[in-house]
Order: sequence, then structure tokens, then C-alpha cells
Amino acid sequence: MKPENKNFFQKVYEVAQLIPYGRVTSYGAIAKYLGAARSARMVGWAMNGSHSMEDVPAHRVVNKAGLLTGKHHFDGTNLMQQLLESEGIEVIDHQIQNLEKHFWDPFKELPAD
DNA sequence: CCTGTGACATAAG
DNA sequence: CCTTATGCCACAG
Repeated sequence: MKPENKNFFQKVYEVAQLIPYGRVTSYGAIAKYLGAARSARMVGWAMNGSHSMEDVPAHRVVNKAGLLTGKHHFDGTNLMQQLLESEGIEVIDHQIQNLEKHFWDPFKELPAD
């Protein structure tokens, strides 16, 4: 029984916190980085608990298409979009523009270890 | 141990 | 564009 499993949520939070300003990533990318590529849903679910964490920029986590699928969990209807736009990310119709440009790949940015 | 669940991903109609 | 369906997996009860 490896401790990594138990730290799954924790890792999700850590990676989310590591997302730099003005950058975004996908649930799948995080999940894959955590070693559970098929647990992308778990990542989102973990974000459910992110509200307990102050430094978890859940708004910087979107789906693979760059759609703000998780915006429903935010207070308003366009809060998430506003947050992203506030960081210099162009968002149209709940979809991030130039996603590749703003995309933050944990594999690429974080040490492979 | 079993069941429900979920902010995904992918495919099909 | 939309909805429906399946897989997938970790966690909560």
C-alpha cells in the first residue's frame, strides 16, 4: 500500500497550487501526473474539497478542451471566467482561447523526479 | 465489502 | 450543436 494513493487529494491540491499565474491545466493532465491518468474525474472531485483550501486556484483547472466545465461549482455563473480573464487569459463562451499558449503542463514545468 | 458518486474523456447517434 | 452511454478510479458512507 503506497502512501501516494492516500495523498491523491493532497497531490491534486499541491499541483493546483503550483499552477502559475495566468496559466491553466486540465484535469486529465493533473491526474496523469499523479499517476492516475484515468482518474481525471477524481481530480475534479478532489477540487470539491478545494474550497477548504485557500491556495487552490480551481478556476485554473479546466477540461481538456479548455472549457470551464467546473464553473457551475463557483458562486456565480461567470465568476470563473472573470477570474481567468483577470489573469490575462482570454475566455470566450466559457472556453479558453489560445489554450496551448496558457496551458501549463505539469510534466513539462515540474521536475520529472 | 458493496454502493453511490463525480468540476473527465471518449465515442456514438 | 445536443444527449446518451461506457470506462475509469479513488473516496465516502
